[in-house]
Amino acid sequence: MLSKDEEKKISSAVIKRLPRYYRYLGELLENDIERISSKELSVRMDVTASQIRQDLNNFGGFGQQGYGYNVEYLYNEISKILGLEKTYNIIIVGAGNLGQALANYIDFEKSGFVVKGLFDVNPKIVGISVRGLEIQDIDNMEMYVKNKHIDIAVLTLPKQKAPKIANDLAEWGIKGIWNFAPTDLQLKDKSVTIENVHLSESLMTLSYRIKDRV
Amino acid sequence: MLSKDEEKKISSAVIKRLPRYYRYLGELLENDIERISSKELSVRMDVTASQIRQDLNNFGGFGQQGYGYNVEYLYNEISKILGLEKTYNIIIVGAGNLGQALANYIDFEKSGFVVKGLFDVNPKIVGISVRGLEIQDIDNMEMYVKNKHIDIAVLTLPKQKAPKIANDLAEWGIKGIWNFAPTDLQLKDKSVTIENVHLSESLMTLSYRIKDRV
DNA sequence: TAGATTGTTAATCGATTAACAATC
DNA sequence: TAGATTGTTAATCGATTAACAATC
Repeated sequence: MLSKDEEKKISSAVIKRLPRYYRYLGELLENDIERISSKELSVRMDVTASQIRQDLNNFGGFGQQGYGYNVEYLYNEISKILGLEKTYNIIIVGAGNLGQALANYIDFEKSGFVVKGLFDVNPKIVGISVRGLEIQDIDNMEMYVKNKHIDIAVLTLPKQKAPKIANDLAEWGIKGIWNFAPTDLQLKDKSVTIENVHLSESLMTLSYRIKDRV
Repeated sequence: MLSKDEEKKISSAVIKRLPRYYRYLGELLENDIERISSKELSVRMDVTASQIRQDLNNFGGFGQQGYGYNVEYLYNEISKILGLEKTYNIIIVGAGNLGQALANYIDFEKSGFVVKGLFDVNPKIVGISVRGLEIQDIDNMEMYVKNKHIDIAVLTLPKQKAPKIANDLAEWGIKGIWNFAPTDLQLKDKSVTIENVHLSESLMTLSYRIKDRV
């Protein structure tokens, strides 16, 4: 049986805004600001106060009439909504430049994403140590994923290799894929969640907007 | 005076889909597929045929009744729309792991984005060669940007440093900023276009969707 | 209490989908 | 020509904004 919150389907537009609220609330918290109204926050974030209230009320009534929102409380609630109070075991598949850069990105760990292993096909980089972890041969990956309770795989490998490896990982029990390969993965196992980061596409939307001034 | 196409404001939802069309058309082209109907493409891309036709018709009538779209022609037209027939001079500001990874990402060059320089404040990495370019001290950046016709700056530096450097770059004549720092840049010069890549936020939306299975 | 501000309903706006006449 | 498929208008759907009663 589902609870009230769970049965309501939250639109992805709302979900994508939550991390930004979380970021702004974190900054308020750092500046020792105790409470904030939707109006005040709307000015800082350049969105409407109405949208903020609507968005938050998808998940519950976190505010108080006449007062606004307690910053720390709301921050923690959004953290829970986003699932940041949990720890996620991550592997990075494809330990080239980008894979290593992500492995070194310490901020992820603060939010509970812990890099447990790096894998690559290239024997030349197998054995290299990145942030205290040796890059492993990709042939070790199946056993590793199956034994170590890995939740998320970060795919930073060429697009040709991505589909097969993604399907393998799904079969081995991974829950989510953070995909940096420039392709849309079509998994047999539909229960695996895919989040794409298509850097080239992001850069192309930038060129669209500046092209007439270059 | 503006032409018909220029006065029509294209929604950002449409713009964001263009690079994906472009990618699929590129793949069709590689597979020597000459023509495609909106229906066929809609199946491959998992969108509606109606949306494809609506999106494309924002920019012109690229198809032919009874035939569909010529793949190569449409590919080239979208390339022009996105501004990919131009060349963009890029600098990378913050030459840490992520900055170096992006400098090495050869695919960008194929689309006309040429990395001309890398800059960092850290004297320990100044002088290191990345893809044939020496990392320069950030003090050289002003002169460099002013003289070398730099169009885009990639910001891969800590969020504390990003706002000031972004404003400086804007003053020195940059057209676009590809921002990887986890902050919303508020530039004085509103003519500079900012495209954000907030990796942490992307990862958080993934955790939202898998949290109950972890 | 009076003022402030939420939570929520209603109104508006914009984006997506459906339908079909035009036409290759 | 007949069939296919576009370009485009109209209908629908969903997301955003406005308004305000509830209430702290």
